[in-house]
Amino acid sequence: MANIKTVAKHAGVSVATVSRFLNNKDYVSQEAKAAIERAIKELNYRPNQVARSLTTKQTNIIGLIVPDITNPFFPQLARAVEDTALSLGYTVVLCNSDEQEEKEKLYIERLRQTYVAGFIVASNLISEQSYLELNIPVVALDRKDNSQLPYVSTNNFEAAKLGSAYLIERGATNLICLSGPQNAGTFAERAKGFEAAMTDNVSYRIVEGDLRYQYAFESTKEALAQDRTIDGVFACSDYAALGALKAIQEAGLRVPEDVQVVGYDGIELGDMVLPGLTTVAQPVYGLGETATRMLISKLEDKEIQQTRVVLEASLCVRGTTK
Amino acid sequence: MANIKTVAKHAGVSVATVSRFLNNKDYVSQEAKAAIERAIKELNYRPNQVARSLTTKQTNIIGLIVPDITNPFFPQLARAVEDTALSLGYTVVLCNSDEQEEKEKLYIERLRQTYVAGFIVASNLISEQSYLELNIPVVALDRKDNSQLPYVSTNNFEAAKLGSAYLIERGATNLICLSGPQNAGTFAERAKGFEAAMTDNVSYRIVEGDLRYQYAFESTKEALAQDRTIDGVFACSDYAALGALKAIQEAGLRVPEDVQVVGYDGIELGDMVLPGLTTVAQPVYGLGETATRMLISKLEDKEIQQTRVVLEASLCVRGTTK
DNA sequence: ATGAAAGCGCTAACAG
DNA sequence: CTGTTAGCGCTTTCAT
Repeated sequence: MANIKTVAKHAGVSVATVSRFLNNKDYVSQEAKAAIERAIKELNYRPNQVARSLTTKQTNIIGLIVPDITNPFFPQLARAVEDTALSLGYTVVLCNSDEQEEKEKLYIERLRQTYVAGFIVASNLISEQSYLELNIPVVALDRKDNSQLPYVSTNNFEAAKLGSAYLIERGATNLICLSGPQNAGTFAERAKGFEAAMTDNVSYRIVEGDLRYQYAFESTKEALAQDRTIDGVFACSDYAALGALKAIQEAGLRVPEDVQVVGYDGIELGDMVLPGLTTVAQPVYGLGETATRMLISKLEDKEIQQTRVVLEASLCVRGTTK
Repeated sequence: MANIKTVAKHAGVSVATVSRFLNNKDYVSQEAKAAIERAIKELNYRPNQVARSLTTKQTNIIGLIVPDITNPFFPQLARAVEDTALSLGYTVVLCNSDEQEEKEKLYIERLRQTYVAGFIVASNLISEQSYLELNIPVVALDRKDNSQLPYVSTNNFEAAKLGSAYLIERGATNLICLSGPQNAGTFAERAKGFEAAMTDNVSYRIVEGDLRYQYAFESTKEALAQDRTIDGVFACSDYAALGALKAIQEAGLRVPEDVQVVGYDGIELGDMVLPGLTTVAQPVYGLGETATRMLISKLEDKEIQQTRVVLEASLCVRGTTK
């Protein structure tokens, strides 16, 4: 593989000039440009990113941290991030923390050692403080709203309220809300939205816990075992909603006749099951794209610094509600 | 961040000695070792991977190439690869080619420039030849069996035959097989397995095409529109099976009473839908783990060079068959 | 067993 | 506008 030196020799200029040309810095004469361009083509030269990183202490690598890659929301998100990043000249390293703090920290350290440019964090295991201390640009994605980090998310409270209200509007009178850990994440917001939608004539309960499929399945099963009259479930994620759906159906109850279900996220999978999942749909692609653009703007010191973006989630009615 | 020089000074030795200690090369005296260890701890030193790569032209980065991250099979696979790689000191960069050759090539080139150690390829867009030409270790995963590349996969033909035979055993007499592009991938093998299972008293048809959800949904819909008597579907991927399932149910047919369905892969999702998907289950985690270990063995020039591993897929009966 | 020094490929002063 | 040169942090001869 050719290096900058051979290119310089070939073009009859110095390595500095080639470097300048490569980075669009300072002026390079037209002749020099042409000669360099030709040499590059002839030698099929590609700058060595590693050497570049060593000097600049910078890379064009973005770390994307997700809590659970098997939750279909995240692959969809990852795809949006990847797409956007790739088109802007960045590479994304997908880090699946698997809900383990250790693993997340390991990833961060490893990437740190390779001069990662910045992070997009869609996980909630580690405090903002830790990310702040990294001293590199970080954007929070679908994380809590009061973040000190720049973030992009949806209007969790309002949207969850909307979805929950719909459940009541369609006749549910005894509801549960499947929420995640309240200390972190957007789940607390969503649970609050749920609560705000509750009216005097209904009873409800908020189940806190893990929002992974298996857990949602089990806690729904349990809730149903205690109280067969539950007729409405609002799940703070679609993946959890799918777990609830399975539990309800396994209990011999019909959806939506006996129990209605509303999820949150808007994953494609919601349209693949039967009945289709009614959900509060986030603009998944937009979320990922916006976060990526935001991060890259920061990386490149662009002017526009809108550090808090809230996109609108909207109700998508399908078959799990009447 | 401390560098090797400060560590050397702190320990009262030369940088060469520190480097030797770090890499377990040559002999380093006990005293030197102890001093270096202390210095490293005190300074919280971590070797700079970028500098290391520049010298050695090596990294501990593995590229994992998948064709479609939104097919739930791949996140599960990715997780296995990631897990294994991480525990062995490697980092994996997940490359989602999105079924686009361009994107796959871009990834390869980008990673090439950063001295990627090797690739695990679970996509079928690019010829083996191209990968061979990279001159770095590559392991094919769930790709075709006659690969020149070292590979790990399941016994596609036999397992598919098993699944298809089961359909007939349970009474299906008019079947279709949803297969992928025949020129590549394991899909041809699976389709052959399907065909081999067909008996004289049944009629069948193989539908070639894209195996993505949407396509599977549409081609099943179409097939059903042409012939309502179809009573068995063998899909070469679970994701496709899900699409078929939806199409069948939307056509007002019952599963498994009117139409039985068998998939291939064994993704967790198969157990989340209702009825649960009967499928030919691959040991997904094992597949990913094996491929990763194989690649890393090659990278580290380990002795054992089993270059062709075929794991067993087995029938997992759930609700989409009688 | 250990140190000195060259060099990996590139960028960034600095000098002109 | 361009060239010279000193590093970036590490590994690796080559001596000793």
